[in-house]
Amino acid sequence: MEKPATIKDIAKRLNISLSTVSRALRNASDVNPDTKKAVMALSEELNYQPNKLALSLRQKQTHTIGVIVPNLDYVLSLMVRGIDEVALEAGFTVMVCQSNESFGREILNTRRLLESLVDGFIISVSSESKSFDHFKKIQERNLPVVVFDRVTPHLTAPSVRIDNEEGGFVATEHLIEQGYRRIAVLAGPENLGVSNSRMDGYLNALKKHKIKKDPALIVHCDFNQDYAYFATLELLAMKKRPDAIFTISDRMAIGAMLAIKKKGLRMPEDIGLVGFNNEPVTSLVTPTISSVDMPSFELGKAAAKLFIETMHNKENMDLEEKILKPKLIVRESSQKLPVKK
Amino acid sequence: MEKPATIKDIAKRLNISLSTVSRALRNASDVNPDTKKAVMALSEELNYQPNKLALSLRQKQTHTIGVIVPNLDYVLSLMVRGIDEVALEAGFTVMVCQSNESFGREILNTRRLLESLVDGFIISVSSESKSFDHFKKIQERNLPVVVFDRVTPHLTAPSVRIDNEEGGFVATEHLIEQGYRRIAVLAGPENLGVSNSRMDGYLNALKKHKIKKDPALIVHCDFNQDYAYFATLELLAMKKRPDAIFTISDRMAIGAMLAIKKKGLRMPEDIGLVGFNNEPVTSLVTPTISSVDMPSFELGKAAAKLFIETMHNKENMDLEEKILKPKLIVRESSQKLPVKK
DNA sequence: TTCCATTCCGGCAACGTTACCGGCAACCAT
DNA sequence: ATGGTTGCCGGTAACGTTGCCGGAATGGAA
Repeated sequence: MEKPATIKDIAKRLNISLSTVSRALRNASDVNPDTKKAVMALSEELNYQPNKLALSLRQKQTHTIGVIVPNLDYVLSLMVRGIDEVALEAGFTVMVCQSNESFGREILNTRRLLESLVDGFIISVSSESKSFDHFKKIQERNLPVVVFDRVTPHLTAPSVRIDNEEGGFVATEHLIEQGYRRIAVLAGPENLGVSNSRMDGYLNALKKHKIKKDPALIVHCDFNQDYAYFATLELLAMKKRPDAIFTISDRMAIGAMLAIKKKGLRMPEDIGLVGFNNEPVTSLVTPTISSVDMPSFELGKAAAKLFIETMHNKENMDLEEKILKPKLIVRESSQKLPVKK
Repeated sequence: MEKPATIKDIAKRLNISLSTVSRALRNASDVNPDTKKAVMALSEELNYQPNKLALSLRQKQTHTIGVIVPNLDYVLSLMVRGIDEVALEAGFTVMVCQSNESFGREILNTRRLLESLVDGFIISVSSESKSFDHFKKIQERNLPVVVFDRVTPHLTAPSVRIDNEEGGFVATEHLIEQGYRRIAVLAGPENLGVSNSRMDGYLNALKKHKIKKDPALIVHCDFNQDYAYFATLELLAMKKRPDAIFTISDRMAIGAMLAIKKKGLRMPEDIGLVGFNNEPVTSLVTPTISSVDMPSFELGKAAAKLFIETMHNKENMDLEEKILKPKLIVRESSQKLPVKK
């Protein structure tokens, strides 16, 4: 039971040729039912597993998808699970690489996956990436690429994401409806498309409700809790401080919350707060934080499905763009008015 | 720029043989410096990448490690990053599979990775697994296996973990020192080694401080927040309710916290609470929750290092067992006495 | 000159699999 | 009988790489 059995072993034992065994094992045609039965039986007995390496080498396909994600936080790990689910079903194996939000790492991951001869890529871009040449190299090799969640206009590929603008819009409009007027937004890095779209939604909501946009209330900072904390402290130190904050991620919302608490302000009375992603933590902190929920698992599944589609008709890919709807979850941090029945 | 260049292309262009190119590309010996230079130059120009498939097929090694984890929560995703780090450095690629705490899924993952011809496994076992035959199959194929974090005595393999007993001990002793006497423990499934070790530590602490163990205070329940919530409610409904709870995970600690709040009890005054893992959420909730910290990233790195060692001298693996130390982080939920200076 | 060692290189086989082609029966229709 | 069709099978090459072996050319020593 040392070395795994090969087709050759079966052929030798049955005194037939390699070709016949090969045919018997996959397409029944062109092979006598009896011999086929014999082959099947013996392959069962020897616990034969086709050698994937040889197969891949032969037919130039590894049935492997390279997945590159900036990290594996709550949302992304859910998405990856979604991708995994669908990919497995379709006979693909996925290789997940984390770029750790680093541009250099993303390039390295791309190269490694390319070396591993994956059949294509499903990518969520790092927040640090401003150039996308490394991804273009993939497409030069004519491999299918699907971008998800963190999409970017600089990369022309089918994509799956949520309607970030809508998300920013409903979050902001909700704050307005609750009576907040000086609404600040904590955005991510300026080159991050997701962040900008959510900000566009924010701006649209202001415009719709005829609230003048105040550049001082728009803050770009790094995508993490600490930066958000300090950025919020600065916001709160303004002469005319904001009376609400919309952050484009929950991670940042947490930072904002800590700063608000530090300043001794109350939510939602003194200041309103809405985050994005609906991570479980938002319902655990005090006060609970309103957040825009996104169907992460579904999004992952959709990305994988789109990938498989794209792969099957490489030619006429008309750059499908799938957009899922986000949903605002209202919690204590922004619920100023009594809840209507 | 369509198909990637092969050794054959180089050979043809330089009018030399495949073998010479092959030799020139890797070991300098036995090849004229000039031809070597020429080969190098051309391979650079053609952007030659050796075909990993062919290589693996030839030398029966994929340089790939199969990693199986029950999930990708905060702690495990950190560990996986640690594994990734070291593996990459050593020229390995990792394939991560989630078992979703499901026994069946774990078997499936094992089979798939085996089919992918990985060179070995780094495994953290699912909480649902009671049989380990699927892992034994790996060892029958003579592939190296390293178990990490969630180890089990039923699988003889080198392992890396933290000292769970110690963790349970310090958590419990801390509660005792704070004056708590009726300390309950929320444990995981009965077959989960990690859980049992932490419980052993709990029992040792009780014994050391001459507190009688009360079976009613030892509750096994599923490894998640909701179960912990209900289990805690039951605990709190007892005639002589516990005055402290030690949960073997933060996930469960959160559940317990919610139940305690629901009952209107205060932490740490009415009841103490200590969790395990030191997830970021513990310092975000109110009150902040004491927790046993483990060096997850380091643990992952150690696991990968051990794997590589094991792989290199397959013969005399004397079942190394690496144990890292946990560290209690005291927060509000258990700090009853004033902090000593 | 002869001999041996060294340096460099090419041919062949193999890893496990499948695609393609051709061949040999057997059968049926002409 | 002849020719064509059908059913079944085997041989060979190929995917890209490396290991092994043998051999040619060169150089130096005897």
